[in-house]
Amino acid sequence: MPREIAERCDVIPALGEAFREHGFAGCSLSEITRRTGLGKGSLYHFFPEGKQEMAEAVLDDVANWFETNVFAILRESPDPGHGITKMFEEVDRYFRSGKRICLVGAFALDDTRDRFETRVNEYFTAWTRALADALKRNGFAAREARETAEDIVAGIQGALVLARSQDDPTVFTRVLKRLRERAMAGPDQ
Amino acid sequence: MPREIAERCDVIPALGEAFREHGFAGCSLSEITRRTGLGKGSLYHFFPEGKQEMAEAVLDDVANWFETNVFAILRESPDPGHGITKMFEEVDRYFRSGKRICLVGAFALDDTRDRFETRVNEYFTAWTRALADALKRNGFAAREARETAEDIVAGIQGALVLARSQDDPTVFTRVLKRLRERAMAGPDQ
DNA sequence: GCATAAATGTACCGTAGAGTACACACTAAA
DNA sequence: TTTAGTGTGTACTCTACGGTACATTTATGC
Repeated sequence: MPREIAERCDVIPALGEAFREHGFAGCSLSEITRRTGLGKGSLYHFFPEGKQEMAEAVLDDVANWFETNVFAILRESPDPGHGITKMFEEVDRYFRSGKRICLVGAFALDDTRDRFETRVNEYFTAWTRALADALKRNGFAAREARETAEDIVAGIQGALVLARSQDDPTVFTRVLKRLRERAMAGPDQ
Repeated sequence: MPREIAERCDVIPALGEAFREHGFAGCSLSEITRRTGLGKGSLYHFFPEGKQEMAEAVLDDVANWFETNVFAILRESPDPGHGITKMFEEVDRYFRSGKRICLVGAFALDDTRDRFETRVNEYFTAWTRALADALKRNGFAAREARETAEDIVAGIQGALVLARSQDDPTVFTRVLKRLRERAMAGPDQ
């Protein structure tokens, strides 16, 4: 095996941050080599399909993280209120209280979406479904639960846009807090 | 003057759609010549600073449109409720009921933001300020008005992300409807 | 130690990128 | 009818891009 004990999964966080910062189109291979510390040789060894495969790996990693740390808990926690609270905590942590953007959301906006269609689609579908499920088990009617879940996921994404546009992460924190209150207030608020 | 009576302002809509579709980094000059029907000669005649200046012109055009059709009405309409209703109508129209993304929001997410920092910042500042003002005049307390305005602008942006990620414009329509109801319900809801 | 396979660095390829130079076309006013 | 200025097309530069080829290095199981 090699000198630098690099493994494929080791570089995925760095890849993610590179794509976050520059977008898919704007993220050049030279930037990627810089950020990961890996030369083209290693990169194409781990990701034979190049940039496309790198981004797919990052998206899969993101999906996996959310599935484990957010969606599964929303779905399976015996106390749905606890699952919802946990979701807001984890989301706040993941997006660094508004200092980090959502890669999937960013990819969704331009034609990058077409390259990763199913992944982008499934990420948001899974999120809204899992949240709606938890809200329903927490007392919301089916329809209200679906609507509220949609509002909350949209609100989180929009808060990230707003926070970054203003270069003010506190916007995210504020919006997130109010979304949480709405989710926990119960169906009749 | 020239054979084709093209004017600078004529190409701005086409430029906007090109940037929307590909993002700033992903939008090549050859794509721009294709979409506008103008050769490099004409483009650099109208926009000597190149792509940067083209995008600035588009952002200025967007800002101008919103100032005229949304912000001014929010601020100046004698009936603030009418201003708010009008905002939701115009926003729905502008974003083609969810089939079109927000260019400013898209630029905000990656490092494109840095190129257009003040423009991006001011767009959202102006929007939230004007909306908060209308909400306040419509009966919301100052603090509630500010918070609700933030939630609504974020909600709109997030709804655009969600709609495009799902390739389902109706998500946007649904979220927008609920945001409008919240805005019009009054401060005690 | 030696074979094997996993990593790695370097040099290279063709292409497409943004931007420039400039001659030409056209129009309108003098 | 000249002239001046505004568009426009073409050809060009130079750079950076994504990707490939391949020889070389390294670690480990044998």
